[in-house]
Amino acid sequence: MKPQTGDEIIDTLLAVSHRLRHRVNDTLQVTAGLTLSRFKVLQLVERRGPSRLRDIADATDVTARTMTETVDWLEGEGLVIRTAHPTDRRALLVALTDAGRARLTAADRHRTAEVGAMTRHLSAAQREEFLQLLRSVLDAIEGTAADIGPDGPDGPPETVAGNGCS
Amino acid sequence: MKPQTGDEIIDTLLAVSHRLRHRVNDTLQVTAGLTLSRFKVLQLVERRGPSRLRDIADATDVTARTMTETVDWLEGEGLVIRTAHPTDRRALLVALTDAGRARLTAADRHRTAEVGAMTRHLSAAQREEFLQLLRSVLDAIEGTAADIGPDGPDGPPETVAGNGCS
DNA sequence: GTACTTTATGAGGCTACCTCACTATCCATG
DNA sequence: CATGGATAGTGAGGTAGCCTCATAAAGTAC
Repeated sequence: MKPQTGDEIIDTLLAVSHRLRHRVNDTLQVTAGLTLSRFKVLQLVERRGPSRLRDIADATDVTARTMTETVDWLEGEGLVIRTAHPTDRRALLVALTDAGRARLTAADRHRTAEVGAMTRHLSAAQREEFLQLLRSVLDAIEGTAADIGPDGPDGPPETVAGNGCS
Repeated sequence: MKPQTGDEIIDTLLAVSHRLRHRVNDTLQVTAGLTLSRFKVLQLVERRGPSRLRDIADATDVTARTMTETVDWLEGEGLVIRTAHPTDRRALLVALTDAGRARLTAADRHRTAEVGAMTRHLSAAQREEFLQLLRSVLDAIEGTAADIGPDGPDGPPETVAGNGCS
């Protein structure tokens, strides 16, 4: 009876997100004792080399405070080290240790295999199509990011009235 | 130095998930003071009518204990009520209140508008294609759920080789 | 050299999850 | 009926991942 509750695409996308996140997290946990957030930091530092905590935070879309905690954990596990920034004494550089690199490699291999199975049933053309679509949606999300006021980003119909509660 | 660390599709999908979740959460928060988890419960109860807490938990993929908390909150806000199950005295039925229905309606309208903008740039054919792809990926995720051993579910093919570090 | 900004972090909080233990039921089956 | 094994909901307590606010130290600008 309630057909277009939300966009069906969005609902499906949310469902996929939900499962995927779970799955990736489980895989990372089992194979490397990492969570997705922590894994992402290792991945980033590997790609960029020693990085400011601040930059990692920005890149992963969290506050510096949050990144402090993630790095605390990673450092506690011996996967990264904080080193002094050569020129800016306020900053620090987060660098991978050998153990961190090994852990990342292992995690990545498993993640790729396990998770790759999810798209194995698609043809090359379909994968390409899918990737394009995902990219365009990603752009759209980033693009419309600014305004989330009570009126929506670009003036949806005046259907807004009467949400009736505090 | 950015080979296929993970599947590019998966990475993009994860990125989309991340942003989308944020966006939906923000929209729900601003327009209706709801989080995604809480919203989903309202949505479900509206679609199914008064439901056992247990069933809602299963449908949203969390434990009963977690659902108890979510329902606690919703009940505290006056959006749902717990009522006795007519035949099973262990169980309870979670039902929407008028306030809950109103809140859901408002939230849903905004959510649809705001979030629909993300796929507005796609043609009808593209949307359809996208939806099909998402569904097939969703099925694949659910299908391969069981085995997360060190070797992957069914012997990862050659795609695994050469992830390019260490 | 005074004032503004930025980097990282301590303190404290919230949401969304989980497991384990426990009660009250339900359901069989002897 | 009793009695033992599931099942429904919840109390207690914990973790991950976020946040804001306040603060110290260091850069930056005028």
